[in-house]
Amino acid sequence: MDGFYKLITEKKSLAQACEELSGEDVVGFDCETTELEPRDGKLRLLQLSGSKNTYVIDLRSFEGKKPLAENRDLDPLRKVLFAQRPIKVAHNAKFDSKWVAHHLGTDVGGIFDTMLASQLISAGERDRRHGLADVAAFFLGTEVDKSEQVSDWNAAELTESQIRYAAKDAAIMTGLRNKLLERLRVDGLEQVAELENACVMPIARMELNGFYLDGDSWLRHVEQIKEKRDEVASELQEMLSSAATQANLFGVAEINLDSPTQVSDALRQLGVPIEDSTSANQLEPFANDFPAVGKLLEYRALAKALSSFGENFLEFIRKDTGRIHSDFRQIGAPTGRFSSSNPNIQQIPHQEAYRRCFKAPDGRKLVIADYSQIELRILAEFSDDQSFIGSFVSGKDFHTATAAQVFNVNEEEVTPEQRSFAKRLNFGVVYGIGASRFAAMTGLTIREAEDTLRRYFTTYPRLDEWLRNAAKRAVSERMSRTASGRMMKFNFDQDDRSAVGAAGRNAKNFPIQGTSADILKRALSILHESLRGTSGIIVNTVHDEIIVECGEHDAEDVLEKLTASMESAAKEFLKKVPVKVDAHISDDWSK
DNA sequence: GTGAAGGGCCAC
DNA sequence: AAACGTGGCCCTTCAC
Repeated sequence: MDGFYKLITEKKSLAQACEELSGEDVVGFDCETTELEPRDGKLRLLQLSGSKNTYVIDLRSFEGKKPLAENRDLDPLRKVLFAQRPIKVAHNAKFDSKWVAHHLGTDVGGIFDTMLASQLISAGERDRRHGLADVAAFFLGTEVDKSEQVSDWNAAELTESQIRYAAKDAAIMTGLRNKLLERLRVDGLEQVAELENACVMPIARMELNGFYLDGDSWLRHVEQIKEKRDEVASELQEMLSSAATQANLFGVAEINLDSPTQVSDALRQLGVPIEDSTSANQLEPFANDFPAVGKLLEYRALAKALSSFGENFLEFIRKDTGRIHSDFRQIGAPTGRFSSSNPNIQQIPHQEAYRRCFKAPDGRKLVIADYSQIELRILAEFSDDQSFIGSFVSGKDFHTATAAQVFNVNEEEVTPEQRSFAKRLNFGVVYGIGASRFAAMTGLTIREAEDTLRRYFTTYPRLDEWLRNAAKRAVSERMSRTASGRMMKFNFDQDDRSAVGAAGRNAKNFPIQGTSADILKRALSILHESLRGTSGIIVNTVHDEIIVECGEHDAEDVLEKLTASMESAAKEFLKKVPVKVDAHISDDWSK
């Protein structure tokens, strides 16, 4: 096995290798780096493995006065990487693509990501792992030794073992892809795999780009919240401890306001009839009768604001870019939605005070676009309910149009209360809401809530039918799909009624939420190509929203391209229901 | 001291 | 009788 690879350290053999590789259909692709963040370290090795040879390129020997990105000797390599062919097979290709993008200055074209393929095949099974070693063991039945992964890739002379490890990782990729392709084909997952693979580079770039955050504005806001929090905390402390002292001979005990157990004890002393939980929706009904409850809710909101979105948030701003570079997991949820962490940029509070701190730097603009009611449009498409679809075609305001139909009045006669009911119904159905929950949410009695739900589903009979069917199929087929073919398996105990119920609600929601994710991902990959040649860079995406930063001079052009990308992506999946994208140019994220 | 579990709450 | 879907983060509590 020794010497199965070729180590490349100079221009001429690199050119020859790339010449050979450019004739391949598929190559394995991997990188070894000295750090995890491209801006923090060096890209040491880049491995490409074709049908004839496995090449290990030592980029240290191409370093000079100029950065690697400007070294023309690497042009042949850039060409192979950028091209759609050969296909580059990598595990967690986002990682390698970020390093190549940052250090070599090129996108990677024609990506096949074995990690994403494995995630698609496992279809939401939570206990499956998707590291390279796990995936290779599962699909190839071979052991992969990862012990050199964390070795010193900075050393002047790499050991034979290190280079062999690097070569091996790339060399197994094409065989692994073959196994995965077979399973993707059998499971009907080829289209969604293509969609995911095309999204890797846009996301890699988005993470490198980062989202500009004005730290000073953020800090000023945090200071205000702090003052309020301290004020509210002492008031609340007073209210709660006056009750505690009566029961406590040893004097006033400070209550830990962040401890649900201590807080619920204190509230009980005050006579608040708490049941099992002190969560906001449980406490809300008592806020009028017990001032301490209202005060507690006020305190919680401020405390949450300071813990999750306080000073510590500023530590995520990179000193060298002034920007936030969150991690995005491309298949963060089984539905195909992204998840985001360090920090989670998808859960920034909606209040203007926070959102306005996310800005375009001087001389630039943000172009912000989101889909209007995308999940309800998807439900309309799936159910083919003509009245429901009609609300999108005719109505100026969707919830008003729904209210008019459900309560059988003209749109002009719809009361604010009716519209509010309609809105909550529309959102609720997507999650498989039941009467009791709807009652709790609206203050209706169970009977009234049942009536209202019945009314809604009588207005939209096909919608009701589709949702019931979705739940039924989850039980019989134990599987559900989105429009792109993305799959979710259901595993539950047939005799456990609540588990069957949960699976049913899941089956109602999965195709809707998942198709929405399909559409967004298509939009991102179309957009990424469409923005070439403009000043636009994608800086964030939140489920049905995409944010692009660009120069003032071509903001209008970018807005047009963003809108067009999102619309055409949605139209690939929605044939009967119109698509609506709202887009605008702004200086910050608040507007 | 560390880490898992659970409560609570932010987003869509 | 009932639990309305998908995430991540912070804090407390409790076990090792």
